[in-house]
Amino acid sequence: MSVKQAILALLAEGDRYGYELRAEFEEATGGVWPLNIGQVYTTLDRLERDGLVTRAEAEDARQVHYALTDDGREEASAWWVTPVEPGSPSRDDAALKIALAVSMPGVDAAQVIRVQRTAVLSRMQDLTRARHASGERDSAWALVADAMIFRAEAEVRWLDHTAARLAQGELVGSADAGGRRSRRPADVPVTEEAAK
Amino acid sequence: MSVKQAILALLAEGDRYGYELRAEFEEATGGVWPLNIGQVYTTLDRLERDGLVTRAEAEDARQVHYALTDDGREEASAWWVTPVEPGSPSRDDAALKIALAVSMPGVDAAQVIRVQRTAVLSRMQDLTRARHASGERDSAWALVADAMIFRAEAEVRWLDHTAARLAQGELVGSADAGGRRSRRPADVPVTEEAAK
DNA sequence: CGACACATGTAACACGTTACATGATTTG
DNA sequence: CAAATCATGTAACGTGTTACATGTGTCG
Repeated sequence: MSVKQAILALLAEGDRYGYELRAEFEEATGGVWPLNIGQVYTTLDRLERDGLVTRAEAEDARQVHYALTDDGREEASAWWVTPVEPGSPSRDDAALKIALAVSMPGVDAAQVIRVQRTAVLSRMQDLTRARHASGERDSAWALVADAMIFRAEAEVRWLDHTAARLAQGELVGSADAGGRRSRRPADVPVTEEAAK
Repeated sequence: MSVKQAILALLAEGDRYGYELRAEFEEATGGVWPLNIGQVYTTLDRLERDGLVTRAEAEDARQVHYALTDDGREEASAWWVTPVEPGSPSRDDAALKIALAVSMPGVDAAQVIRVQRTAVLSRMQDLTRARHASGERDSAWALVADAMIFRAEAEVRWLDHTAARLAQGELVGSADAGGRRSRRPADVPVTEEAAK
């Protein structure tokens, strides 16, 4: 979803061709998330089909330049004032796995938590070291690295919190404790779409 | 990816059929992430094709039961001692968007950050309220809700941190400050796979 | 010349979503 | 009986990945 939006955003600055879009995307995000060049072309095809971009003339015959249409320009500017979809869509793989581990008899949930904690902590330390070493040489990379570090810290905190609750016996280990449990209250809009 | 693993994990407890797998998945995760029933069947097809599950006999003729093969059992138990892939794969949509906003001239990155902060904070407060109201009535839901709350807190902190750095002028607003900037140091394994 | 970067594409597949079709069983 | 639930599937499409094919330009 965000690749499409990112391409529209980049095109708002002027005509671009596929290869160039990938380079600018990776530059803007510090090279952390490599963007598949094939996907750029197929995404541009869809955007053209949907009337958000058009082909523009290029000085170099090898290049295929694209420009925003009016619809595309509107979509691009609307993106900036719309928050990204929070939480529910995409599932949190770690939370999903731990929740499953806790609910299943025969699985040592505490150990699953420990394994995850070790991996996240290790990665967090790598990132923190690299972040300090890099300083401000690449501010785009630093910005994204900070996001990953903050998120990793939160995951560690949550894992510790969950491990503590598990040890405290606050989490029922097997699915059949006290009969069928009540569902989540219906007024909690966990899965709701962003208001449009 | 985790749907496949979750199905294998659930099958480790015994034969299950598709409908049942969805119900147990949603029960274990507090109903936060609805699991598409169609995906369950197609995933089971792939798992059968790959020799991780086989069809088993069912007492009720309407149901199609599946059981783990030896390979499937191995895969399921290996999952519990393997940390989930951290960070890079799947891109952090919010970080991506803010990084893009900061790098692009003509975009008010500070406002993009404010919009995102407001949305995340609002969602976090909804979750926190619901979490307190629910107490321990549904421990699976509470566990997942906690994960989302911790993550949302981290996102708010990162947004504040980034807004401050932006105001401080630590983030170059345009792409051409000081010529071509150096790439991220090659020894930082941001995109690496989990060691196997 | 040969390797590499530039540049555009296609094919196949995994995974996820929405929507639809088809029946059997249960329940008001 | 009618409606809801149970249960299995298919089709189409979006998005992402890996891999391959094809050709030009540049540089050692």
